[in-house]
Amino acid sequence: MDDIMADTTETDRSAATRARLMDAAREAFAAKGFHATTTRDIAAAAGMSPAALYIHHKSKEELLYLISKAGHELVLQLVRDAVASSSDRVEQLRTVVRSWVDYHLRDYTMARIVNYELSALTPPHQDEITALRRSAVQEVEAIVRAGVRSGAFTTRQPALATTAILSLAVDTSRWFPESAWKRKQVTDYYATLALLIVGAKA
Amino acid sequence: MDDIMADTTETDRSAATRARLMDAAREAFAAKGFHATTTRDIAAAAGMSPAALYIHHKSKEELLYLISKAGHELVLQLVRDAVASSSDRVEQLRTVVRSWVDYHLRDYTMARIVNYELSALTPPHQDEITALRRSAVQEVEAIVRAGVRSGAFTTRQPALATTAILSLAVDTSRWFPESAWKRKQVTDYYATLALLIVGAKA
DNA sequence: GTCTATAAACGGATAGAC
DNA sequence: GTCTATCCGTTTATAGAC
Repeated sequence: MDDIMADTTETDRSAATRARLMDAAREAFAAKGFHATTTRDIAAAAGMSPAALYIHHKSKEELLYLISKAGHELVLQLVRDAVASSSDRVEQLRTVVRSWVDYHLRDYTMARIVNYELSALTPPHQDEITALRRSAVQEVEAIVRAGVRSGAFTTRQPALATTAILSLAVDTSRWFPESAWKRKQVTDYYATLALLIVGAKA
Repeated sequence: MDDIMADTTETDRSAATRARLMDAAREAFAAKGFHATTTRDIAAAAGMSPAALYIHHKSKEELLYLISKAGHELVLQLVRDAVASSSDRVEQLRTVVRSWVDYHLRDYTMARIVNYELSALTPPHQDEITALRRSAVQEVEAIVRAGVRSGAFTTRQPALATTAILSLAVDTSRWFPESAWKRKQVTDYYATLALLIVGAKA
Protein backbone atom coordinates (compact mmCIF):
# COMPACT_ATOMS: atom_id res chain seq x y z
CA MET A 1 0.00 0.00 0.00
CA ASP A 2 2.74 2.39 1.00
CA ASP A 3 4.70 1.34 -2.04
CA ILE A 4 1.82 1.90 -4.39
CA MET A 5 0.98 5.27 -2.91
CA ALA A 6 4.64 6.30 -3.05
CA ASP A 7 4.93 5.22 -6.68
CA THR A 8 1.78 7.06 -7.67
CA THR A 9 2.96 10.20 -5.95
CA GLU A 10 6.32 9.98 -7.63
CA THR A 11 4.72 9.52 -11.02
CA ASP A 12 2.39 12.44 -10.51
CA ARG A 13 5.22 14.67 -9.42
CA SER A 14 7.29 13.64 -12.39
CA ALA A 15 4.44 14.20 -14.80
CA ALA A 16 3.81 17.62 -13.28
CA THR A 17 7.44 18.59 -13.68
CA ARG A 18 7.46 17.41 -17.28
CA ALA A 19 4.34 19.44 -17.93
CA ARG A 20 5.85 22.51 -16.27
CA LEU A 21 8.85 22.24 -18.55
CA MET A 22 6.65 21.81 -21.60
CA ASP A 23 4.63 24.88 -20.65
CA ALA A 24 7.76 26.93 -20.17
CA ALA A 25 9.19 25.69 -23.46
CA ARG A 26 5.95 26.39 -25.30
CA GLU A 27 5.81 29.98 -24.10
CA ALA A 28 9.45 30.59 -24.93
CA PHE A 29 9.37 28.90 -28.36
CA ALA A 30 6.23 30.86 -29.25
CA ALA A 31 7.69 34.17 -28.14
CA LYS A 32 11.18 33.94 -29.60
CA GLY A 33 11.32 30.85 -31.75
CA PHE A 34 12.99 27.50 -31.08
CA HIS A 35 16.52 28.49 -32.01
CA ALA A 36 16.46 31.76 -30.07
CA THR A 37 15.34 29.94 -26.95
CA THR A 38 18.01 28.44 -24.70
CA THR A 39 17.67 25.54 -22.32
CA ARG A 40 18.55 28.09 -19.62
CA ASP A 41 15.47 30.14 -20.56
CA ILE A 42 13.22 27.10 -20.30
CA ALA A 43 14.72 25.82 -17.06
CA ALA A 44 14.58 29.25 -15.42
CA ALA A 45 10.95 29.72 -16.42
CA ALA A 46 10.14 26.31 -14.97
CA GLY A 47 12.00 27.21 -11.78
CA MET A 48 14.88 24.77 -11.98
CA SER A 49 18.48 24.45 -13.09
CA PRO A 50 19.38 23.74 -16.72
CA ALA A 51 20.64 20.31 -15.71
CA ALA A 52 17.29 19.30 -14.21
CA LEU A 53 15.67 19.68 -17.63
CA TYR A 54 17.60 16.66 -18.89
CA ILE A 55 16.20 14.39 -16.21
CA HIS A 56 12.75 14.88 -17.71
CA HIS A 57 13.51 15.36 -21.39
CA LYS A 58 16.20 13.97 -23.63
CA SER A 59 16.91 17.22 -25.46
CA LYS A 60 15.59 20.65 -26.35
CA GLU A 61 14.35 19.26 -29.64
CA GLU A 62 12.40 16.56 -27.82
CA LEU A 63 10.49 19.29 -26.02
CA LEU A 64 9.65 20.90 -29.34
CA TYR A 65 8.59 17.55 -30.75
CA LEU A 66 6.31 16.75 -27.81
CA ILE A 67 4.69 20.18 -27.96
CA SER A 68 4.24 20.05 -31.72
CA LYS A 69 2.84 16.53 -31.56
CA ALA A 70 0.37 17.40 -28.81
CA GLY A 71 -0.74 20.47 -30.73
CA HIS A 72 -1.24 18.58 -33.97
CA GLU A 73 -3.10 15.76 -32.25
CA LEU A 74 -5.39 18.33 -30.69
CA VAL A 75 -6.13 19.83 -34.09
CA LEU A 76 -6.78 16.44 -35.61
CA GLN A 77 -9.12 15.50 -32.77
CA LEU A 78 -10.97 18.77 -33.06
CA VAL A 79 -11.48 18.23 -36.78
CA ARG A 80 -12.77 14.70 -36.24
CA ASP A 81 -15.10 15.86 -33.50
CA ALA A 82 -16.48 18.49 -35.85
CA VAL A 83 -17.10 15.89 -38.53
CA ALA A 84 -18.80 13.61 -36.05
CA SER A 85 -20.98 16.38 -34.67
CA SER A 86 -23.32 16.46 -37.65
CA SER A 87 -24.01 14.89 -41.01
CA ASP A 88 -24.81 18.25 -42.53
CA ARG A 89 -21.83 19.57 -44.52
CA VAL A 90 -22.59 23.18 -43.75
CA GLU A 91 -22.74 22.41 -40.06
CA GLN A 92 -19.55 20.33 -40.22
CA LEU A 93 -17.61 23.06 -41.95
CA ARG A 94 -18.95 25.76 -39.68
CA THR A 95 -18.01 23.73 -36.62
CA VAL A 96 -14.57 22.79 -37.83
CA VAL A 97 -13.68 26.38 -38.72
CA ARG A 98 -15.06 27.69 -35.44
CA SER A 99 -13.05 25.10 -33.50
CA TRP A 100 -9.88 25.55 -35.52
CA VAL A 101 -9.95 29.33 -35.26
CA ASP A 102 -10.93 29.33 -31.62
CA TYR A 103 -8.10 26.94 -30.84
CA HIS A 104 -5.60 29.13 -32.69
CA LEU A 105 -6.72 32.19 -30.76
CA ARG A 106 -7.11 30.60 -27.34
CA ASP A 107 -3.87 28.66 -27.58
CA TYR A 108 -1.87 30.83 -29.93
CA THR A 109 1.43 29.90 -28.31
CA MET A 110 0.91 26.26 -29.18
CA ALA A 111 -0.48 27.21 -32.58
CA ARG A 112 2.62 29.21 -33.41
CA ILE A 113 4.79 26.21 -32.73
CA VAL A 114 2.45 23.97 -34.70
CA ASN A 115 2.51 26.35 -37.66
CA TYR A 116 5.94 27.92 -37.70
CA GLU A 117 8.49 25.66 -36.01
CA LEU A 118 8.24 22.57 -38.19
CA SER A 119 11.66 23.15 -39.74
CA ALA A 120 13.37 22.98 -36.35
CA LEU A 121 12.34 19.35 -35.89
CA THR A 122 14.69 16.50 -36.74
CA PRO A 123 13.81 14.91 -40.10
CA PRO A 124 12.13 11.84 -38.56
CA HIS A 125 10.03 14.00 -36.27
CA GLN A 126 9.27 16.36 -39.11
CA ASP A 127 7.98 13.45 -41.18
CA GLU A 128 5.77 12.21 -38.38
CA ILE A 129 4.31 15.64 -37.68
CA THR A 130 3.80 16.39 -41.36
CA ALA A 131 1.75 13.23 -41.67
CA LEU A 132 -0.50 14.27 -38.78
CA ARG A 133 -0.87 17.69 -40.33
CA ARG A 134 -1.78 16.29 -43.72
CA SER A 135 -4.46 14.13 -42.11
CA ALA A 136 -6.11 17.14 -40.52
CA VAL A 137 -6.05 19.13 -43.75
CA GLN A 138 -7.46 16.23 -45.71
CA GLU A 139 -10.35 15.80 -43.28
CA VAL A 140 -11.32 19.41 -43.96
CA GLU A 141 -10.91 19.03 -47.70
CA ALA A 142 -13.10 15.92 -47.52
CA ILE A 143 -15.90 17.97 -45.97
CA VAL A 144 -15.63 20.55 -48.74
CA ARG A 145 -15.58 17.93 -51.50
CA ALA A 146 -18.51 16.08 -49.97
CA GLY A 147 -20.43 19.34 -49.79
CA VAL A 148 -19.73 20.02 -53.44
CA ARG A 149 -20.87 16.54 -54.42
CA SER A 150 -24.09 16.87 -52.43
CA GLY A 151 -24.79 20.29 -53.86
CA ALA A 152 -24.47 22.04 -50.49
CA PHE A 153 -21.40 23.95 -51.72
CA THR A 154 -20.80 25.41 -55.15
CA THR A 155 -17.05 26.12 -55.25
CA ARG A 156 -15.22 24.89 -58.34
CA GLN A 157 -11.91 24.92 -56.47
CA PRO A 158 -12.39 22.68 -53.43
CA ALA A 159 -8.67 22.24 -52.78
CA LEU A 160 -7.80 25.91 -53.09
CA ALA A 161 -10.87 26.85 -51.07
CA THR A 162 -9.72 24.53 -48.28
CA THR A 163 -6.25 26.05 -48.35
CA ALA A 164 -7.73 29.53 -48.16
CA ILE A 165 -9.96 28.68 -45.21
CA LEU A 166 -7.12 27.08 -43.32
CA SER A 167 -4.81 30.00 -44.15
CA LEU A 168 -7.25 32.33 -42.45
CA ALA A 169 -7.16 30.17 -39.34
CA VAL A 170 -3.41 29.54 -39.35
CA ASP A 171 -2.47 33.16 -39.82
CA THR A 172 -4.46 34.26 -36.77
CA SER A 173 -1.75 32.81 -34.54
CA ARG A 174 0.72 35.24 -36.10
CA TRP A 175 -1.22 38.45 -35.44
CA PHE A 176 -3.81 37.66 -32.80
CA PRO A 177 -2.51 38.60 -29.39
CA GLU A 178 -1.54 42.10 -30.55
CA SER A 179 -4.86 42.91 -32.14
CA ALA A 180 -7.88 44.48 -30.44
CA TRP A 181 -10.40 41.89 -31.61
CA LYS A 182 -12.19 39.51 -29.29
CA ARG A 183 -11.98 35.80 -29.89
CA LYS A 184 -15.69 35.35 -30.48
CA GLN A 185 -15.79 38.13 -33.06
CA VAL A 186 -12.99 36.58 -35.12
CA THR A 187 -14.35 33.05 -34.74
CA ASP A 188 -17.84 34.04 -35.88
CA TYR A 189 -16.56 36.09 -38.79
CA TYR A 190 -14.21 33.41 -40.08
CA ALA A 191 -16.87 30.72 -39.86
CA THR A 192 -19.09 32.93 -42.01
CA LEU A 193 -16.26 33.60 -44.45
CA ALA A 194 -15.57 29.88 -44.79
CA LEU A 195 -19.14 29.25 -45.88
CA LEU A 196 -18.89 32.16 -48.29
CA ILE A 197 -15.65 30.79 -49.73
CA VAL A 198 -17.09 27.35 -50.45
CA GLY A 199 -20.26 28.91 -51.81
CA ALA A 200 -22.64 27.42 -49.26
CA LYS A 201 -26.27 27.81 -50.25
CA ALA A 202 -27.95 30.47 -48.13
CA MET B 1 39.27 59.66 -66.11
CA ASP B 2 41.13 56.62 -64.94
CA ASP B 3 40.36 57.56 -61.38
CA ILE B 4 36.67 57.96 -62.08
CA MET B 5 36.48 54.66 -63.96
CA ALA B 6 38.41 52.91 -61.21
CA ASP B 7 36.10 54.32 -58.55
CA THR B 8 33.00 53.37 -60.46
CA THR B 9 34.28 49.85 -60.97
CA GLU B 10 35.10 49.49 -57.32
CA THR B 11 31.67 50.71 -56.30
CA ASP B 12 29.95 48.34 -58.68
CA ARG B 13 31.99 45.43 -57.47
CA SER B 14 31.26 46.28 -53.89
CA ALA B 15 27.57 46.65 -54.54
CA ALA B 16 27.54 43.31 -56.35
CA THR B 17 29.24 41.59 -53.44
CA ARG B 18 26.83 43.14 -50.97
CA ALA B 19 23.96 41.94 -53.10
CA ARG B 20 25.42 38.45 -53.34
CA LEU B 21 25.61 38.31 -49.56
CA MET B 22 22.05 39.57 -49.22
CA ASP B 23 20.83 36.93 -51.67
CA ALA B 24 22.64 34.19 -49.79
CA ALA B 25 21.33 35.45 -46.46
CA ARG B 26 17.78 35.72 -47.81
CA GLU B 27 17.78 32.13 -49.03
CA ALA B 28 19.23 30.83 -45.78
CA PHE B 29 16.98 32.88 -43.49
CA ALA B 30 13.94 31.79 -45.48
CA ALA B 31 14.91 28.13 -45.40
CA LYS B 32 16.00 27.76 -41.79
CA GLY B 33 15.17 30.99 -40.01
CA PHE B 34 17.48 33.76 -38.85
CA HIS B 35 18.71 32.11 -35.66
CA ALA B 36 19.38 28.75 -37.27
CA THR B 37 21.49 30.38 -39.97
CA THR B 38 25.16 30.97 -39.23
CA THR B 39 27.40 33.62 -40.73
CA ARG B 40 29.43 30.69 -42.01
CA ASP B 41 26.36 29.44 -43.93
CA ILE B 42 25.86 32.82 -45.55
CA ALA B 43 29.50 33.37 -46.40
CA ALA B 44 29.86 29.90 -47.89
CA ALA B 45 26.76 30.35 -50.06
CA ALA B 46 28.12 33.66 -51.29
CA GLY B 47 31.47 32.01 -52.03
CA MET B 48 33.65 33.76 -49.51
CA SER B 49 35.10 33.40 -46.03
CA PRO B 50 33.12 34.30 -42.90
CA ALA B 51 35.43 37.25 -42.29
CA ALA B 52 34.70 38.80 -45.70
CA LEU B 53 31.06 39.18 -44.76
CA TYR B 54 32.02 41.83 -42.20
CA ILE B 55 33.69 44.04 -44.78
CA HIS B 56 30.31 44.50 -46.45
CA HIS B 57 27.91 44.29 -43.53
CA LYS B 58 28.21 45.31 -39.92
CA SER B 59 26.51 42.23 -38.51
CA LYS B 60 24.25 39.29 -39.25
CA GLU B 61 21.30 41.28 -37.94
CA GLU B 62 22.08 44.12 -40.36
CA LEU B 63 21.66 41.69 -43.22
CA LEU B 64 18.27 40.68 -41.87
CA TYR B 65 17.30 44.31 -41.44
CA LEU B 66 18.30 45.27 -44.99
CA ILE B 67 16.40 42.32 -46.45
CA SER B 68 13.31 42.97 -44.36
CA LYS B 69 13.38 46.68 -45.17
CA ALA B 70 13.74 46.08 -48.90
CA GLY B 71 10.91 43.57 -48.80
CA HIS B 72 8.58 45.86 -46.90
CA GLU B 73 9.36 48.81 -49.14
CA LEU B 74 8.55 46.67 -52.13
CA VAL B 75 5.19 45.74 -50.65
CA LEU B 76 4.40 49.35 -49.82
CA GLN B 77 5.33 50.46 -53.33
CA LEU B 78 3.23 47.74 -54.86
CA VAL B 79 0.22 48.77 -52.79
CA ARG B 80 0.62 52.41 -53.76
CA ASP B 81 1.00 51.52 -57.41
CA ALA B 82 -2.21 49.53 -57.21
CA VAL B 83 -4.04 52.47 -55.65
CA ALA B 84 -2.69 54.79 -58.33
CA SER B 85 -3.62 52.45 -61.16
CA SER B 86 -7.34 53.22 -61.00
CA SER B 87 -9.93 55.24 -59.19
CA ASP B 88 -12.33 52.32 -59.15
CA ARG B 89 -12.30 50.63 -55.74
CA VAL B 90 -13.00 47.20 -57.18
CA GLU B 91 -10.13 47.58 -59.61
CA GLN B 92 -7.82 48.91 -56.88
CA LEU B 93 -8.55 46.01 -54.56
CA ARG B 94 -8.27 43.45 -57.34
CA THR B 95 -4.91 44.88 -58.39
CA VAL B 96 -3.49 45.16 -54.90
CA VAL B 97 -4.43 41.58 -54.03
CA ARG B 98 -3.08 40.26 -57.31
CA SER B 99 0.21 42.12 -56.79
CA TRP B 100 0.53 41.20 -53.14
CA VAL B 101 -0.17 37.53 -53.73
CA ASP B 102 1.98 37.36 -56.84
CA TYR B 103 4.85 38.95 -54.95
CA HIS B 104 4.49 36.48 -52.08
CA LEU B 105 4.57 33.55 -54.49
CA ARG B 106 7.28 34.81 -56.82
CA ASP B 107 9.53 35.98 -54.01
CA TYR B 108 8.48 33.69 -51.22
CA THR B 109 11.93 33.68 -49.65
CA MET B 110 11.79 37.42 -49.13
CA ALA B 111 8.14 37.19 -48.09
CA ARG B 112 8.96 34.65 -45.40
CA ILE B 113 11.48 37.00 -43.87
CA VAL B 114 9.07 39.91 -44.16
CA ASN B 115 6.33 37.91 -42.45
CA TYR B 116 8.05 35.65 -39.98
CA GLU B 117 11.41 37.07 -38.91
CA LEU B 118 10.32 40.38 -37.39
CA SER B 119 11.12 39.24 -33.86
CA ALA B 120 14.77 38.65 -34.72
CA LEU B 121 15.33 42.34 -35.47
CA THR B 122 16.78 44.68 -32.86
CA PRO B 123 14.06 46.80 -31.20
CA PRO B 124 14.88 49.98 -33.18
CA HIS B 125 14.85 48.07 -36.45
CA GLN B 126 11.68 46.28 -35.42
CA ASP B 127 9.98 49.61 -34.77
CA GLU B 128 11.02 50.98 -38.13
CA ILE B 129 9.87 47.90 -40.02
CA THR B 130 6.60 47.70 -38.12
CA ALA B 131 5.81 51.27 -39.15
CA LEU B 132 6.38 50.40 -42.81
CA ARG B 133 4.20 47.36 -42.41
CA ARG B 134 1.41 49.27 -40.78
CA SER B 135 1.44 51.78 -43.63
CA ALA B 136 0.96 49.05 -46.20
CA VAL B 137 -1.90 47.45 -44.27
CA GLN B 138 -3.60 50.79 -43.77
CA GLU B 139 -3.45 51.57 -47.48
CA VAL B 140 -5.37 48.37 -48.15
CA GLU B 141 -7.84 49.03 -45.38
CA ALA B 142 -8.37 52.52 -46.83
CA ILE B 143 -9.39 50.98 -50.14
CA VAL B 144 -11.88 48.72 -48.41
CA ARG B 145 -13.36 51.55 -46.33
CA ALA B 146 -13.59 53.84 -49.35
CA GLY B 147 -15.36 51.08 -51.25
CA VAL B 148 -17.84 50.64 -48.43
CA ARG B 149 -18.50 54.40 -48.31
CA SER B 150 -19.07 54.56 -52.04
CA GLY B 151 -21.33 51.55 -51.99
CA ALA B 152 -19.00 49.44 -54.12
CA PHE B 153 -18.45 47.01 -51.20
CA THR B 154 -21.00 45.83 -48.68
CA THR B 155 -18.94 44.32 -45.86
CA ARG B 156 -19.85 45.45 -42.37
CA GLN B 157 -16.43 44.47 -41.05
CA PRO B 158 -13.90 46.43 -43.16
CA ALA B 159 -11.02 45.96 -40.71
CA LEU B 160 -11.55 42.24 -40.23
CA ALA B 161 -12.12 41.81 -43.96
CA THR B 162 -8.79 43.51 -44.65
CA THR B 163 -7.05 41.27 -42.13
CA ALA B 164 -8.60 38.20 -43.73
CA ILE B 165 -7.56 39.22 -47.24
CA LEU B 166 -4.01 39.93 -46.15
CA SER B 167 -3.88 36.68 -44.17
CA LEU B 168 -4.62 34.78 -47.35
CA ALA B 169 -1.74 36.53 -49.08
CA VAL B 170 0.72 36.30 -46.18
CA ASP B 171 0.12 32.62 -45.54
CA THR B 172 0.96 31.68 -49.13
CA SER B 173 4.63 32.25 -48.38
CA ARG B 174 4.43 29.52 -45.74
CA TRP B 175 3.01 26.78 -47.97
CA PHE B 176 3.60 27.83 -51.55
CA PRO B 177 6.76 26.27 -52.85
CA GLU B 178 5.71 22.80 -51.75
CA SER B 179 2.29 22.91 -53.34
CA ALA B 180 1.37 21.89 -56.86
CA TRP B 181 -0.48 25.07 -57.76
CA LYS B 182 0.69 27.53 -60.35
CA ARG B 183 1.21 31.15 -59.43
CA LYS B 184 -1.43 32.47 -61.79
CA GLN B 185 -4.07 30.08 -60.49
CA VAL B 186 -3.56 31.18 -56.89
CA THR B 187 -3.32 34.86 -57.79
CA ASP B 188 -6.55 34.82 -59.79
CA TYR B 189 -8.41 32.82 -57.17
CA TYR B 190 -7.35 35.03 -54.27
CA ALA B 191 -8.23 38.23 -56.15
CA THR B 192 -11.70 36.79 -56.67
CA LEU B 193 -11.96 35.77 -53.02
CA ALA B 194 -10.95 39.25 -51.88
CA LEU B 195 -13.84 40.78 -53.80
CA LEU B 196 -16.16 38.15 -52.36
CA ILE B 197 -14.96 38.91 -48.83
CA VAL B 198 -15.61 42.64 -49.10
CA GLY B 199 -18.93 41.98 -50.80
CA ALA B 200 -18.15 43.67 -54.09
CA LYS B 201 -21.24 44.21 -56.23
CA ALA B 202 -21.25 41.80 -59.14
C1' DG C 1 15.77 14.58 -8.53
C1' DT C 2 18.09 18.60 -8.11
C1' DC C 3 22.11 21.14 -7.74
C1' DT C 4 26.98 23.15 -9.04
C1' DA C 5 30.53 22.72 -12.07
C1' DT C 6 32.22 21.85 -16.36
C1' DA C 7 33.10 19.51 -20.72
C1' DA C 8 32.76 20.09 -25.63
C1' DA C 9 31.26 22.37 -29.48
C1' DC C 10 29.52 26.28 -31.79
C1' DG C 11 28.99 30.89 -33.50
C1' DG C 12 29.55 36.02 -34.01
C1' DA C 13 32.96 38.89 -34.75
C1' DT C 14 37.97 40.56 -35.13
C1' DA C 15 43.27 40.60 -35.99
C1' DG C 16 46.68 40.69 -39.04
C1' DA C 17 49.06 38.70 -43.19
C1' DC C 18 48.80 39.18 -48.09
C1' DG D 1 39.08 43.04 -50.11
C1' DT D 2 39.89 38.58 -49.01
C1' DC D 3 42.01 35.10 -46.52
C1' DT D 4 43.57 32.13 -42.33
C1' DA D 5 43.64 31.95 -37.67
C1' DT D 6 41.61 32.85 -33.56
C1' DC D 7 39.33 35.19 -29.69
C1' DC D 8 35.77 34.69 -26.57
C1' DG D 9 31.11 34.49 -25.08
C1' DT D 10 27.28 31.25 -25.45
C1' DT D 11 24.98 26.89 -25.60
C1' DT D 12 23.76 22.01 -25.30
C1' DA D 13 24.45 18.45 -22.60
C1' DT D 14 26.83 15.64 -18.96
C1' DA D 15 29.45 14.42 -14.47
C1' DG D 16 29.32 13.89 -9.89
C1' DA D 17 28.16 15.67 -5.18
C1' DC D 18 24.21 15.80 -2.12
